[in-house]
Amino acid sequence: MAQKQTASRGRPMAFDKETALHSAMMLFWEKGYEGASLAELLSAMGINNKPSLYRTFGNKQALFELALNKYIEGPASFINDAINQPNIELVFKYFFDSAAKALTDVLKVRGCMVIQGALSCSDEASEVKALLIQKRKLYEQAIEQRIKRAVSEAELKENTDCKLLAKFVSTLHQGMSVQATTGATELELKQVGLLAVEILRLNKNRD
Amino acid sequence: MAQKQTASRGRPMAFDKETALHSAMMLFWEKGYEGASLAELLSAMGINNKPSLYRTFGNKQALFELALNKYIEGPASFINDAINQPNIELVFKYFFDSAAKALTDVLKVRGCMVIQGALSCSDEASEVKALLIQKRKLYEQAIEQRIKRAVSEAELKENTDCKLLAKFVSTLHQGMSVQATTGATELELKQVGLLAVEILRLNKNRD
DNA sequence: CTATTTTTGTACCGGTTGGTAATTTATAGC
DNA sequence: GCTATAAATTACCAACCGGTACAAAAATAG
Repeated sequence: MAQKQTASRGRPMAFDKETALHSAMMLFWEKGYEGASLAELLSAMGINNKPSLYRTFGNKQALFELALNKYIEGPASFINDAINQPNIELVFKYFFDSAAKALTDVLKVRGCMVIQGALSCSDEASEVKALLIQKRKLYEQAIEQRIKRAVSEAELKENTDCKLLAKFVSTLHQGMSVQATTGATELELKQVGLLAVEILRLNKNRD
Repeated sequence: MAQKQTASRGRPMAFDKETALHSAMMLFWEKGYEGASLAELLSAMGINNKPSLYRTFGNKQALFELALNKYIEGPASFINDAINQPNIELVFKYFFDSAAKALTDVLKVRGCMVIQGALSCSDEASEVKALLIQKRKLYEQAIEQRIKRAVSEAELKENTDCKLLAKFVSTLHQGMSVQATTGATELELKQVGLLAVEILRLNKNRD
């Protein structure tokens, strides 16, 4: 019982959908939306022909969006973990530390897909560019909400500019992504993050 | 005397070289190295045919490098102005303020060409990518030298980690460039910069 | 075995990419 | 005028771009 329900009729697929999507994510992550060509994607995904890709994933943009969601739920999931830390100092420390580690992981790709996937691009990529802008705004808002919570829990001063603090944090994170591409090490980025945490302390309530 | 020495024989050029280069800079700045096509460049530069462009500027990569130097000497020259400020607090304030203004100038392009010109790209653009990485390292080193000077002038504590402080400043600046693309305002970026200047104060000697 | 279903492989589409050979046109020197 | 020079113009190149029409192949259902 509960056997492979998708053992439907027709010819079986010659590749694993999730594995292929993972490979697409890695290539988009490395080269961006426009920098990764369909030919390269096919090769990386282990698919021998374009129609298979189009049937399974739609078109290049749809594939990118699927890969992007996979990226957010995978390599970028540390952001949610950070937000769920019990106090605001841990939130910041966890955030910058995990970012530094993720952005410089030698087994993966340097930099962040949400930040660099379509920053400067041709007009054809404007929709993807807009999508990534939206994602960046979303996670900045999530950080802002977490900071607001810290104020309401009297961890931070009542007059804390939560929006500004969230923008500061996400700005530094986005800079760290560029630095990772430039060649910065995990240690360097962690130290930069620690420096930023000092800023937070200035907004703390006295114990 | 001292007339137009370049009034040489042959047919006169139908466009002004410097004006055309400026237009190329603006387009590369907006769309990056790969995002700007030759056809778009020609149109923006007011040149009707490709051979004219190739004879005057070499090829696409050579044109980009010329445009990049023009960008560094033009829109990015505020970095040198910042470094030449008389004391370190002014250096930082001037740097972030001018960056915030330059990155969000409505008359120009959002974001920084050196940062976003070829961040994620195809293999064909790897040389350009490497060139931009080098430029980013250069201006970070220049900031580091300025901070070292401030230490030697007893403005900052003797044990100040100058390399780290320089990386912190350039990281935030690079993040500000991404934020500008995302839609951040000049005011928001200036406030983020002011927040960062607090870090500097922690390294200051007592008066 | 046949019919149906689904994915595969092949071959192709129009358009664009960066780049160039060959020719025409416009100037200056004489 | 003629010649030399240098730029403009036109036409073209092979390679690649994202995307698709069509038919062969491989599975299941009966």
